[in-house]
Amino acid sequence: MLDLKLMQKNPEIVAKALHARNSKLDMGEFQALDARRRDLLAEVEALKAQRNKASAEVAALKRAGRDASELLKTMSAVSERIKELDAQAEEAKAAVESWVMSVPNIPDASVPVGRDENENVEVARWGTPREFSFPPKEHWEVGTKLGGFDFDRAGKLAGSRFVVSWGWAARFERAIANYFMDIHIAEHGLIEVQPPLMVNRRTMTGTGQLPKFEEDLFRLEAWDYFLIPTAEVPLTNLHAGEVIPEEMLPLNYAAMTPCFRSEAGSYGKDTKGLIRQHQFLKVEMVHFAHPERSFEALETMRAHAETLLQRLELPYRVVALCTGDMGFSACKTYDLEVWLPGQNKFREISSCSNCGDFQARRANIRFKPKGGGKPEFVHTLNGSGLAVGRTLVAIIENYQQEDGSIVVPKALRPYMGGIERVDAPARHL
RNA sequence: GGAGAGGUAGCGAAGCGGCCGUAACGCGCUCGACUCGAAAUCGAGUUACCGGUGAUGAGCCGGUACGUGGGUUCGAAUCCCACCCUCUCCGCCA
Repeated sequence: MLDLKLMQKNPEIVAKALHARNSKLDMGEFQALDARRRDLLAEVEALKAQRNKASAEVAALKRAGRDASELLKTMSAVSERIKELDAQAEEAKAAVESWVMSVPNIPDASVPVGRDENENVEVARWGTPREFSFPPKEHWEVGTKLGGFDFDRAGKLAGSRFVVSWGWAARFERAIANYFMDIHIAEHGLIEVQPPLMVNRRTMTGTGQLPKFEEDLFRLEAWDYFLIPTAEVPLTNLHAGEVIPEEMLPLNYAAMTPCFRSEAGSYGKDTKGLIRQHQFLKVEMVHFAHPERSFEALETMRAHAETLLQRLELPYRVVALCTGDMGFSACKTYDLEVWLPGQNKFREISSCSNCGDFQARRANIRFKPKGGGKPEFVHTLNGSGLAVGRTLVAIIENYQQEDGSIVVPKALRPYMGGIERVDAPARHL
């Protein structure tokens, strides 16, 4: 959510940002809604002032033992009118609010201006893609042949965009997740969290998934709970409504959770394999920063994510998302894209964003300055470190051998019982 | 699922139709006095948000907020209804 004052006093700044993001929202619409809200408020507040004054008079008359029935009669009518106007004012306020809630964050000045993902800017590249002496296969082919993935049975159990992984594949995923978490905790100093995987509407609104993107979420109808699409949601909302002492900043969390996404609107995209699933494991980092240090923190977070790919020796590149491709809540985002030889392209494996005070304002997350003074909004950041399923995809495609086996990256061997290679099918029907 | 208790400022807690919401009282926090310094003590200050007017400041004027939403009333923290959350006991359960 943007600052209401900013939208009122500097509509041109917001209009410019909306344009850069390809938004269809029109600031004129906001100004009309806001003007109506203020007019109604002024009117009803004047009446309420009158009522308050009269109430005091009634009390005084009664105490003096005198008759107040004349005043009561006129005030009854005023109260009636207040009730009507209050309802209208409430409606006008809700209209402004829902408009404001659908406005995306303003991109930072350093973000490249562009229409879509084709105008993202590559800012770094690491590693050299391996030379293959055979045509590299896609991960689902290698993985299924080795008996690790079963898309047919997943279809039976649930439907499309699910997978059953078993044997080495299931263990691989667990190894990757544990490896990442151990590094975050021991080396990056993050605090491990196991949050609820279902959250309420308010929580989804705090981080910006609602009200605009409900169709992307799985919702439990009987409970009005939502399955989290990323641990960013519960972690960022951990401190919703709180005032954090400045000494406590920055706060640094990491969680390894399943994530659930409806993938509505992606029909026909990535229909094969693990790339786009309804359910996937992801390690997420969330950082609460002092406003002056959030952009430094974004670089640190990006480095935390990069180190994981480097240790697994997976080639990747870093792109700065352009204004048209950035997520709703972000003011600056880096994507890490890992090299997939089977698909012969880079695919997103991490997204690290600084959300500035956008989420903090929605979720009301503030800090108390050291020297005293009013609480201010913190800045929130989130980044994948990393998407576990896609990491497995990258390992399979990069480490596949001509005979169909997969070499286990050195760093992961201690987490895989010391084995150096996956070459035998999992034992199952 | 059953029974009970509770939700008021940063925390604890009083109030139970108008004299109590810049909200008693206590703690905390800020400033000051005392002190070589500290503790103790004493004194003063300390809610947020919205609208109007200022300069997106200060100040002033008005409004709102006692878990949330409704209702009764000229007037609700206080009375009525529904819901949410927390705690205790019982039942069930990994």
